[in-house]
Amino acid sequence: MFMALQKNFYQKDTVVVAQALLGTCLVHDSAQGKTVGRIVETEAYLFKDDPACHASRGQTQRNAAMFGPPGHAYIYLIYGMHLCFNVVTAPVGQGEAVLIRALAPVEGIPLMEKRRGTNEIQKLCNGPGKLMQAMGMRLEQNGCELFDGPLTIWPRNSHGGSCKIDVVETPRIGITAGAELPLRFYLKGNRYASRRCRAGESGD
DNA sequence: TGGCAGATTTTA
DNA sequence: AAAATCTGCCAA
Repeated sequence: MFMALQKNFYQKDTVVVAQALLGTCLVHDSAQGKTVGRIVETEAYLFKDDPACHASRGQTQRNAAMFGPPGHAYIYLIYGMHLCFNVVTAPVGQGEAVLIRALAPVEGIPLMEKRRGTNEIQKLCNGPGKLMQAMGMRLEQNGCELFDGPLTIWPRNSHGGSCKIDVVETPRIGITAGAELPLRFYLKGNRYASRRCRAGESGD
């Protein structure tokens, strides 16, 4: 009945994709088992006029996947110890991507708990580094495609979800350069955003 | 070639 | 508040 999101889903404006990804499900079939998480928080990183974007200082071995075809993964190591997962959006040569910042656990929760070393469901995937650990994703998956294979993204109404969502737009967080740009998006009312939302836009 | 800041998380 | 510790950039 459902099928994974295909290439054309990612061939739109990066900000549009960042919002369109909210409510969709990230699925990872690993050797240890299957885990599924609903995307509840994203950030857009743009090629032009965005000093916080890794592509802003040109292509390197580390960020090369960001310059690759849309619908592929850009995974990198941050602070020497944590992984971050991005969905590449712009055409080849134009380094843009959407950072997945938080998931609501949907399936394979016992496996997530084992990988994360905690049984507190709110702390399994409420941060870009945490969700990588919970989902069991690895740096070796950098550059892999998301249409087919062990790592895929499924429509909002898959896995018991709803097509209807409510998006909140805020400045990005955890960065200094370009911090004022309103390129962070999260699902209103979700309990799994990576940080407590400001008064008036509470995630509760 | 060395120092430092970074799209983070955890513990004191 | 500070550590863990990889990558890339910029200054000597």
